[in-house]
Amino acid sequence: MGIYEELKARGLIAQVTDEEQVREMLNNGKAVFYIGFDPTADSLHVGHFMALCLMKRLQMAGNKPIALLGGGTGMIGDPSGRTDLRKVLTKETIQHNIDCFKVQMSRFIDFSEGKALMVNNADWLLDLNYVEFLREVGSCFSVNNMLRAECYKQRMEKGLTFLEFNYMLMQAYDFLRLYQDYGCNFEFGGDDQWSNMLAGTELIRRKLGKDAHAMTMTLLLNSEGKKMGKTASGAVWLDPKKTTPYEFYQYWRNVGDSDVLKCIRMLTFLPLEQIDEMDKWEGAELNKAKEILAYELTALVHGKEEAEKAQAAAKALFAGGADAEIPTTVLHDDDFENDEIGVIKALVMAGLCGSNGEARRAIQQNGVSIGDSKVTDVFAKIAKDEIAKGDVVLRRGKKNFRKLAVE
RNA sequence: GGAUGGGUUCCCGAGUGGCCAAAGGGGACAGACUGUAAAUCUGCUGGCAAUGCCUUCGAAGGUUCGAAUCCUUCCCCAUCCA
Repeated sequence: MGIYEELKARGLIAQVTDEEQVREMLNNGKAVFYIGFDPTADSLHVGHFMALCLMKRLQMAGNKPIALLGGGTGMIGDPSGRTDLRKVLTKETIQHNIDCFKVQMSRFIDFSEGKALMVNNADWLLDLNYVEFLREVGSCFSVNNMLRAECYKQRMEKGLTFLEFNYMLMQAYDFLRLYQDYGCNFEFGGDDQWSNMLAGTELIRRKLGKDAHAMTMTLLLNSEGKKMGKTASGAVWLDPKKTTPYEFYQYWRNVGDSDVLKCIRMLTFLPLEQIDEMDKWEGAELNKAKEILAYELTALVHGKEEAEKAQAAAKALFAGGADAEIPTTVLHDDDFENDEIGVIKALVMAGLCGSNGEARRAIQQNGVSIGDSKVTDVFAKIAKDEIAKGDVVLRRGKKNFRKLAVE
């Protein structure tokens, strides 16, 4: 089975420009491909992770990857598939984000000895001359066509600035430049990038009379059609400082039944035969699949050691084993009053509740416990001695735990 | 540039002088049920030293005993006409 077939079997391929040619190129390691990453935040997230995995898979199959950092396109902001205006980032922020991206990427992809390239489109976009660009590139685009593009549909109702409208040209120009400078003949991206990518292949055809190809990855959606890798408080980040390995593990441990296998297929490197075997599991058995998913992904992103820790912590909390790996909050002497601390205060300090009011409510709703016993009194206190013994585990709801310790 | 309609809490959206920390829905959170799932039902959803006080209805001023609501200026968005 070639790499193309494998990607297809994993459900990763959404759209391709020409299936026959694409298959032939990828399977024979003839593609020099790029994936763009716009530095919109200071850490990569799960969506980027998928792209990086794809890069890795294709690299292993002999194709050459180029990671394109969007130092230039980040100045504009891609409106594709968005309903709201993108916040315009400052140059400093963009640079900072790029630096963060670089570090994280090098952990996944081997850039040594020219096995892969990392380039920044700021290098050519920032110096463009407006009029020249319009004459060279702008003349190749039909506004009528652009307006028909799916990626602008939503924005046609809510409003779209000229700035964002130009994003497509920038991305198309990127592809042209990469084709000329690095022999890049292939672009990958999320499915929401399809219109932009086609704009690139079109531009190359018009300017150079050459064929270039594009392929999009299926967006990872849950059974309700929402993008996965997002929580109420934002994305699931790959940076352990932004999303701890434990939280990361828990995110995947908690995916819905109907999404587990899809996630395993698309995100892990487990062999397909093994996945097909799991596909037969049903009901409570799926819990095991979720454990595998969570473990595999945490290991890929944070390393085996962290994955094991996260798994041990989870088992400890939910199955009552050893509790060595529970995240701990250290309290200091001046947090105590008469060698006691109020449960409400402890909840807030441990980050389990956002405010005293929230903590109070949680207690009133029977959602708080210390160890195995429910806290029923809003004014309950915890003795410093108890905490010093090291076995006070504060718990809010079923899934939020924090061990307390004294400085 | 002109005309019209808008900007309300995490999101959508009601409210057009006091009864408004602001209806309703969604989401989030908690409880019950479960398998750390889904569905369902219940509660809850600005902050605080809490029968009170403070902050919040695009921004700044003003009128008023009292303003999300009225007036002025400004900023922003959509639609139509240029």
